This record gives sequence, C-alpha cells and structure tokens, in this order.
Amino acid sequence: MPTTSDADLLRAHEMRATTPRLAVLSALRKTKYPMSAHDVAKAVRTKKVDMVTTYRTLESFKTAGIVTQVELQRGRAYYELSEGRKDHHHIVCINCDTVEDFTGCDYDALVKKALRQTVGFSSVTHHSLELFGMCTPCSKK
Amino acid sequence: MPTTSDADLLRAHEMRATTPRLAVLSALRKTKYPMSAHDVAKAVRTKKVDMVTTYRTLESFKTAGIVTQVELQRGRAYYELSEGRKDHHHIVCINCDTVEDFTGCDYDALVKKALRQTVGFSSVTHHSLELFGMCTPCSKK
DNA sequence: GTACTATTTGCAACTTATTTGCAAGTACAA
DNA sequence: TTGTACTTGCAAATAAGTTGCAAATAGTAC
Repeated sequence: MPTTSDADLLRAHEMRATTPRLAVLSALRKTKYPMSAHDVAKAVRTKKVDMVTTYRTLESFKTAGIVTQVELQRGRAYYELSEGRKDHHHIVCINCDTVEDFTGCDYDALVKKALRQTVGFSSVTHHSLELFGMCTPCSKK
Repeated sequence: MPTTSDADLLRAHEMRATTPRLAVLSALRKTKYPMSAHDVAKAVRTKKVDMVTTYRTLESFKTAGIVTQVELQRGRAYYELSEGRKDHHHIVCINCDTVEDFTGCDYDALVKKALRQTVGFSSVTHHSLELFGMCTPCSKK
C-alpha cells in the first residue's frame, strides 16, 4: 500500500510539488526538533535552494497548515511539521537551548475556558505553549 | 500609606533608578497590552531615551523578572509587566491583531505533567501560552 | 553639599532576520 | 509539446536587535 508522497501532500494543499518545497519538507522530516529558517536553509543548501525561497516556502507551509511556528524566545521563528503533532509542546533549557517535547495541554478545555472569558472572540485556530526552565545537567552546574 | 514607588521597585532588584528605566516602567504601566521594544521606544521618545537604551532596559527587566516576554508570532518580542499577572495569557486575532487576556492555564498541573514526561528537565522557570483565532468582528467579514 | 566610582546611557556602526521587486525558470493542465 | 500561472534566484532593501566606547549620572562616603 503506497504512502501518500510529499508531492501529494503539497498538491492536496494546492501547491505545486517543486524541488525546493520537497527539499524543505524532507529536511523537516529528518529533524526531530523545531528548525529556524536558517537551519532549514542550511539543510537544503546542497539542493541549491536559495535562502529567500526557504523563507517563502516556510511562510506558505505555515499558511497551509503544513508546518507550525514555534516560539522559543530566541529572536527568530522556528518551525516543525504539524502532521501528527496536535497538542505537541516544548520545554526549553534557558541555559543550553536543549528542547524536549511534552503533550497534554488539555486544549479543548483551555479554548472553552478562554472563549468564556473574552468578549470579542468566537474561535481559536491554533495555539502556542512553551515551558522554559533548566535541564538537569545545566542546573547541576 | 505610601505605595512602593517604581524607584523602589528597581532598587529592590539592585538596579539604579534612572530616568530611562522609570520612563519605560511608566510606559508599560500606562498600556494595557503587550508592547514591542519599538512601542516602548516611541512612548519614551519625549524623555529623549535612546532606542538602544530601551532594548537594554527591557532585557534587564526581563532578566530581573520585572517584565515578561510575550510571543505574538509577529516577528518581534513583546513585553508586559509581570506584576500581578501570574497565569496571564493572550488570545490574538490573526486578522486585525486585537489582543484580549485570559487566565486559567492550570500552570502547576501543567508543569507537573510536563516534568513527568521529560527525561532531562527538573525545573520550570516560566512559560508562554497564547491562543490565536479570529475576533468576532473579523470573522463576520 | 561635594567628590568618587561603578553603573548606565547615547551614538555610530554592525550583525542577523526577514521582505520585496523583478526577470528568468518550471510544474502541470490541455 | 506548449502555454501560462505559479515559483524561484538574485540583488537590494528594510527591520530587529547587538556591540564598543566615551560621556553622563545614581548612589555612597565624606
């Protein structure tokens, strides 16, 4: 049974399956943790993909919902594949930048609670949740 | 009964009470929603505070815990006073940038849950949680 | 009040992150 | 195979944040 290819994934979002886009997808698949635009560009450099194309590709993937933007408070945007990562969050070491994942933010209850408190909002499309702290090795120093 | 002044607040964090710092504090107090460094700089421009000083001040306030950095996925950092804002979060309109607040992320339970799932972390110092969606006026368009 | 000193500020210049305009290249429907 | 709308690459621009250093100043000691 054939798995849906990345090309099909792109076409499902009405995007052409181009070399740069497939390269960016592949890079994101290979990496376990969120990547900055710079990280992605480095990974696709061998395929001669321009930095600007990387930015544009990540932006369009974000709009399409293929990637999720992650905020790590480092002054630049990070991205990871959305696929199979609903309720997927990060805990970040403020000392050495180590990242680990966790789940269980109780999204539905949270949204319900938030919408009950606000007066001007009626729907939530996505969310962002990160914890910051010290990893065990760093806290021993 | 005298309220603790901003100057005392600064000294409590071992920082000198300088004009630029007091101006930044005052600007943050006057504004209900998170401000970018640029917003703050604009607000303190009349006091002749340099942009660089604004950046440095916000950074030192953040380190001291006086302000909290907020991520609104707009490509720059936002700040708000930490004071009396524990468990304080935002819901942001992706169309018009309206921001409203909400509380109730159940922080302690969340941290406990996250630390149970991770292998390399032992403590959490702060967190970041934002919801993104459409405000009612925008969703009617 | 005056002097002292470590801290803080302002300015200029720099680095890093991201965006824009446009001509040339390419995926894919016909 | 061709046509065309969508994409890409390059150069250049803009935006966000940082650094070095000399001048200014808050807080302490007299």
